[in-house]
Amino acid sequence: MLDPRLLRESPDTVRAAIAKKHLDLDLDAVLAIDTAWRTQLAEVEQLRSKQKAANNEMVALRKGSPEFLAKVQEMKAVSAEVKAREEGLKGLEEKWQQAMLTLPNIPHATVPAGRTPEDNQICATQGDVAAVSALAVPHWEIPGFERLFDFARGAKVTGAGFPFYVGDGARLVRALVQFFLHEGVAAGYTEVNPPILVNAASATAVGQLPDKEGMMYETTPDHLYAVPTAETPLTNFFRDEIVDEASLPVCRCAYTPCFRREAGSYGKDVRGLNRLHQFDKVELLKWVHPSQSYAELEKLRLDAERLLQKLELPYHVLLMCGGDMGFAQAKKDDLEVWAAGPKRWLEVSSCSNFEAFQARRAQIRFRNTATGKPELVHTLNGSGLAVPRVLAALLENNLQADGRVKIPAALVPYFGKEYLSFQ
RNA sequence: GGAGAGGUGGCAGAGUGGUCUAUCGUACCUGACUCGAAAUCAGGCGUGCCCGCAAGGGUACCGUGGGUUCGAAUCCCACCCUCUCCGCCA
Repeated sequence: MLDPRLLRESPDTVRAAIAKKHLDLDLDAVLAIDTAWRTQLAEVEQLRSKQKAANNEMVALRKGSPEFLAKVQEMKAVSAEVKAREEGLKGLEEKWQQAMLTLPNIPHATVPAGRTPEDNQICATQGDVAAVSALAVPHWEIPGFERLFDFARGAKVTGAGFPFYVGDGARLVRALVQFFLHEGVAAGYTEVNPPILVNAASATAVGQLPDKEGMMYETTPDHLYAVPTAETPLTNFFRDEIVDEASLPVCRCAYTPCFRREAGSYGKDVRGLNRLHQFDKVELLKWVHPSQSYAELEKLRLDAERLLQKLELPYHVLLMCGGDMGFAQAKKDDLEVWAAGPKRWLEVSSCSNFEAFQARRAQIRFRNTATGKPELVHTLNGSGLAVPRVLAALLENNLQADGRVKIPAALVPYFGKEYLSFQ
């Protein structure tokens, strides 16, 4: 959520943000709702003030005296009016809330203009894409693939997009998760193992509810939600709290399975391990002092990049343009790994600075020791990394002539051997 | 799952219909005393929202949401959470 004061004092800033993100929304309507709400609020508060004053007078009167009874009669009318107007105020407040939630975060000045993925800026490319492409095929076409990644049985047991990982497949998933967590801890993130079901309040605080995209699985009868990312429980860790300024930045990493319904995305890149309903991911998350958030974003992205470097996978970094960066982010860098089989780039990490946008909605603050007042923290997060797409890239880029897959040196201690076998 | 107890500010803990603008304590901040500190004394000390250039004013918040009433921390209803005991369970 945006700062309502920004909307009132500098509506043109908000207008420019809406344009840069290529959103279609009527800011004047939002401004009108804001004015109406504030007017109504002032009226109700004035009436309540009247009630309070009368109450103090009545305390001094003898109960049951004519003056007292007259006052009761008088206040009955005021009470009825307060009740009626409060109803209207409540309606306006809900409209105000909803209107405010439609306003996107303001993109940072360094975010390039643009509408589509083609307008994203390629900042850096690491590794030799041509070198790995020679004998590569899409990973789902590698002989023996379905022995290690059993989609058919997953579909029988659960549904499409819920594969079984078997033998070296399962072993590689475990190795990657372990590797990512160890590297995260080494980079200064505290490891957390969070709940993977969250309540509606948590899902709402990070903007996943109301469920516009059909993203989450909901459980019955308790109405808990399977997390689409560890960001959900992790960000909520400090919800409605005031953290110590001296403790910032707080850096944490967490492994969770992630559950996504992906309603409406059928037919788009669904082959193999590219898009699953359940997958494993290690998430990196930071709560930082507002003055440090862009420096911390750089560090966060470098922490994620280092993982790809150690895995010797070619990748590039994209600075997302205004139209492609998402609603809540102020700045977003994507890491895409080279998939040698289909010869395309796969997103394996999105490193984002939300500034105070998430923190305002989740009410995560720190006490500014200089002013003594609470202020919103800035929140950042990024994958470090998503397992299946990294796994797919490893299979395709490292496939040997004998049908085995060479495990990168950094991963061998976790995997326990130098080659993965489809036998 | 069953029975009982409870949820009040950073912590602790009073308040059972009307000066509650929430007592007292503690922690914390400032000042006095002191060479300095401790102890002691004096003062200050929650969060959100609205109005205001500001000083300041107003209003809300006692687990959450409803209700009763001229008036609710206090009474009624529903829900959530915590603790104790019993049952079940890896």
